[in-house]
Amino acid sequence: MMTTFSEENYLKSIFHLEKAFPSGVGTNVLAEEMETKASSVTDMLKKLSDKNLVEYKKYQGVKLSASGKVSAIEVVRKHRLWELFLVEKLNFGWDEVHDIAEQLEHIKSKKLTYELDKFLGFPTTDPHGDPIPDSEGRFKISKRTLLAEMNRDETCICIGVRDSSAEFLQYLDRNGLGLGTEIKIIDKESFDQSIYVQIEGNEKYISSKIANNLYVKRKNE
Amino acid sequence: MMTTFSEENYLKSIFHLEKAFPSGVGTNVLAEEMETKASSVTDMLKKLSDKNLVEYKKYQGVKLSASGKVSAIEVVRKHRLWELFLVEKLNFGWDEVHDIAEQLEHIKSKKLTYELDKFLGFPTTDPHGDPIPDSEGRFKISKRTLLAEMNRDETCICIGVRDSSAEFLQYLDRNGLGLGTEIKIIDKESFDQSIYVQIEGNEKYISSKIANNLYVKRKNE
DNA sequence: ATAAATGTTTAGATTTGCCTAAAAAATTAT
DNA sequence: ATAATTTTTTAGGCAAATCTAAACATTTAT
Repeated sequence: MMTTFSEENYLKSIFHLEKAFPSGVGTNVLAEEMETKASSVTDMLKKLSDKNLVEYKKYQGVKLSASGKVSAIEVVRKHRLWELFLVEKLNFGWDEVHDIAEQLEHIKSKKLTYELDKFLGFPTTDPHGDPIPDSEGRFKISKRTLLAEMNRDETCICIGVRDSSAEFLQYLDRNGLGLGTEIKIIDKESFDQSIYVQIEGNEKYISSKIANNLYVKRKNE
Repeated sequence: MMTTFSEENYLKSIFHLEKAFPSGVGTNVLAEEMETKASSVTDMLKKLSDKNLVEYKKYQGVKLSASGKVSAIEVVRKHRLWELFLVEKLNFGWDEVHDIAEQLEHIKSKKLTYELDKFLGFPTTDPHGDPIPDSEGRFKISKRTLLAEMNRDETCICIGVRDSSAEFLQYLDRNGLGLGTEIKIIDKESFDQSIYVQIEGNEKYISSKIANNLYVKRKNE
């Protein structure tokens, strides 16, 4: 059965929110994420439930069904492949690709998705460090450490962002931070959780807010 | 103002039909092209007229306004760029790209269109030999000769198709015909307008129907 | 345990794009 | 010139996706 753009967007949002709400995603939370009203969400959940894409009982929150999860992952796969395409092949910055990928993720063509994947060399991560599901929907959920969790004198490498808003990404660009950047923790200020780091020779101050939105891996791990 | 997918499709159809109906495209003709009903067309024409995208007077047929033409050409540009992308970069056959390009042509991003154009080397023709408008909407309207108009002993080169249905394109594939193929007219049968041709050394019979859907240019012209 | 607050659903409208059936205008044929 | 035919428009409805306002459930606090 054919899914509409709107249905796909709901499935994708439920997919993302299920990580934080494994027992069921609430109507208000979903409304917030979808930038719509709770009543609209209820309407749509009935529709998705009728199509067996979600498990929904009144007042109980919603979960993806098996087939709903397949659809959601397919959309996420397309979104991330297109983001990578835009960055790798069309000179886009990582802060510019989200809105366009939101459109491209709804293009329906199995062959297109497969050929795009092949064209990009069957990549496993997108420009923000998020995993790209393969054609079977499989992907790595690597345990990611926040920069904020690192200790003094440790060295790590930036592998992803938790917040992928253009504002945050542009902040990172301005401060020489990107995927693969090596960061050495010089000192941590316990009062406000800010940290001093060394990035490519330069010492930088990083606020707690930033450190809590950057994923890193320990060097030599 | 933002155009919807449906509006864009109407504009594109009107654009194409204006060649055959320069004095105004009729409601029924447009309904046929759009695979919808005449009453739906009337509804949409009112909407497009309110947005000043078409010039429409009841019972008089419709024409694109200046801004409607800009929008229509933009959609055609995107359609043809995406078709070329699919063929050149993603291993699609020329018979497989239409439906996907129908989806991709509605993606809204000036930068994407420009970067795609650049990525493809600012091409001027799509996989079916149709001109690709540049970023200013300019394109060549080359006078194209039909194979059926060629005479005995003349040699020509296939430069486009009038019918770009998958069925016709697959027929051409099966018979070794593609853009750039050299065709020498051996003989013409006046009774049914069929022709005998030589294609890469092999003699082939070509029906009037085929010959009337293949654009060629005379060799050395 | 009951009241207050929060979260969720229902009821009724709206907009977009489409439909059928019927009316009106334009064209064609006699 | 008028009748028949074709084309186009209008009127009224429907489904998708949204909204506001009001009702209903559930949870939290006293």
